[in-house]
Amino acid sequence: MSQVPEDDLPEQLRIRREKRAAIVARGAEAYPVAVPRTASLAEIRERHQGLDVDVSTGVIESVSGRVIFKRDTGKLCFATLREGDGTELQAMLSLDKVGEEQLNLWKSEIDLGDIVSVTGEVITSKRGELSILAKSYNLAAKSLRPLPVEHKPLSEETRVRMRYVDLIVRPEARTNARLRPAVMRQLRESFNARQYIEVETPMLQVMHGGAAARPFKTFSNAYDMDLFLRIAPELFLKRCVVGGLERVFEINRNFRNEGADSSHSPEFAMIESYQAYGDWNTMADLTRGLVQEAAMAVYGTHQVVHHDGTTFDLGGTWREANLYDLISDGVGEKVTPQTSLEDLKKIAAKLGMKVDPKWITGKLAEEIFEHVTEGQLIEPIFVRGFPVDTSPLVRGHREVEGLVEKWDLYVQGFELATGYSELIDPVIQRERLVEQASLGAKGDLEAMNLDEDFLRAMEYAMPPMGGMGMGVDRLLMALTGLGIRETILFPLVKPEEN
RNA sequence: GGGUUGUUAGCUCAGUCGGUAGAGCAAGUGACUCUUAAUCACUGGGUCGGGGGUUCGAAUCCCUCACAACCCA
Repeated sequence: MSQVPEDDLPEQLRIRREKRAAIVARGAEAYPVAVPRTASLAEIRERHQGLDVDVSTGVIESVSGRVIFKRDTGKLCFATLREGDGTELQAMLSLDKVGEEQLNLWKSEIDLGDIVSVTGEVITSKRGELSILAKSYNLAAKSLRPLPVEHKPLSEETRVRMRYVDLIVRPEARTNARLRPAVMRQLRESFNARQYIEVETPMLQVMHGGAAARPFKTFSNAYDMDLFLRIAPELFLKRCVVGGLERVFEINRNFRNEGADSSHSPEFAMIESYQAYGDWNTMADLTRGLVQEAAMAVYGTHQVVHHDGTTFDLGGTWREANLYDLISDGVGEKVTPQTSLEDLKKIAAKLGMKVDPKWITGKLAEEIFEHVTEGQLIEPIFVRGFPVDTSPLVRGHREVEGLVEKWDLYVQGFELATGYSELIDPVIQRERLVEQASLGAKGDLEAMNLDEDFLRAMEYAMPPMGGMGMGVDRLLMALTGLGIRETILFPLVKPEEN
């Protein structure tokens, strides 16, 4: 932030700076180290419920909060204080309780947005409003900037750029900020109840892997080498299972150097978990359990109510469908894993799709799937059986040639989670990764690397297992109906020009 | 990457055909001992996102850059 000369400041900022200076000049503190506080506003409300009109309780308390409304009348002033979770309490300052000097200072020095401490008796006003009738007050922190209008919504951009202000003025912002940790807490409890162990694996990786995505690259001065921000923790979690951590999960950030839109953020929180002796079906049950338990924890029901008021049913067992059946239905002709690349290209052309010549057969099939189901798949559905050539870490389907045991969970039209029966044969795994490396050499920027240490770990024998991954931000989206940038407190925004 | 729309007071937004910049809230001064988005009176506040062009004259038309939202890939 550049330094603006004092007299170039907008009027309202200049006036507040002058008030701060005046407070300091008369020997008071604009930013004291502590202020009196005996109870939160919520505690005062809790302890003094159901009082009649115009009651004096005789109870003296000190409370603090941000001034969000201020109504100065001649000898009796009112202010509404708000604390972090949105709880509000009225403060009253009267001439006969605080004296003329303090009342005048309150009127002249305290502005909307300031944080104050008020000490006095808990009463109800003649209109019945629970209030603190001040004996004294202290400024806790002077706000040098005016609050935005309380009754008009902030523009979307300002909400994201100044989330701290958004949190002060918008109830939904406060709710959303608290919803996320509540979901995280439940996720960990759900895993814990199933005897899963939480581990933390590297975010700075020598070699990125575990997903098809372009990474962020960085450099370590100490090690004098390139490093990557991880795109997935998969290969490290599987190493854990080799070592006997039979049920593991990790909830942490992944980074993908790709486009950002209403459901993609360059950094996003991801749950991944692996269960020895499980398979894709085990992981589907686990995933449904995690989602439903999260819904129950935050809403007390599986019928979640979105921010726009619509309800969405996450309950029951969810529909399942085969990927190639959905493709066949969507394009109106039979498509199988054996359908050739050429035939798929004809279908894509008929659909008016733009085809990247680098796409391999399975990739094109998946693109056609996304094209024909665009905007559908609203109710939760497990889409099962993906092509082998795009899923190098997944075990071959036990019944259908050319497929792997992988499902994608779709909710509200977007992909919420994915689950596998994991490939555990190190010889086949090496073949698949060699194939990926050759795709990479041909210019596929999303292709996976040959991770020799991962293959060595597999050669020590990895037990049969299932694995799953779910985006935490997307889980929040499914629970709230919000866009991804509303589920993240501080999504990336380009700096404003000065 | 392509297209569309937007950027005006602290905030949210108007601004007609190109002719001296508007509102509500917020702010300043004064009045008011029961207000609840208090009320009443008066007052101040603008590089109209940045740069360039057309014109006697540009918030408005054109070009360009930045940022944002939405749609498409």
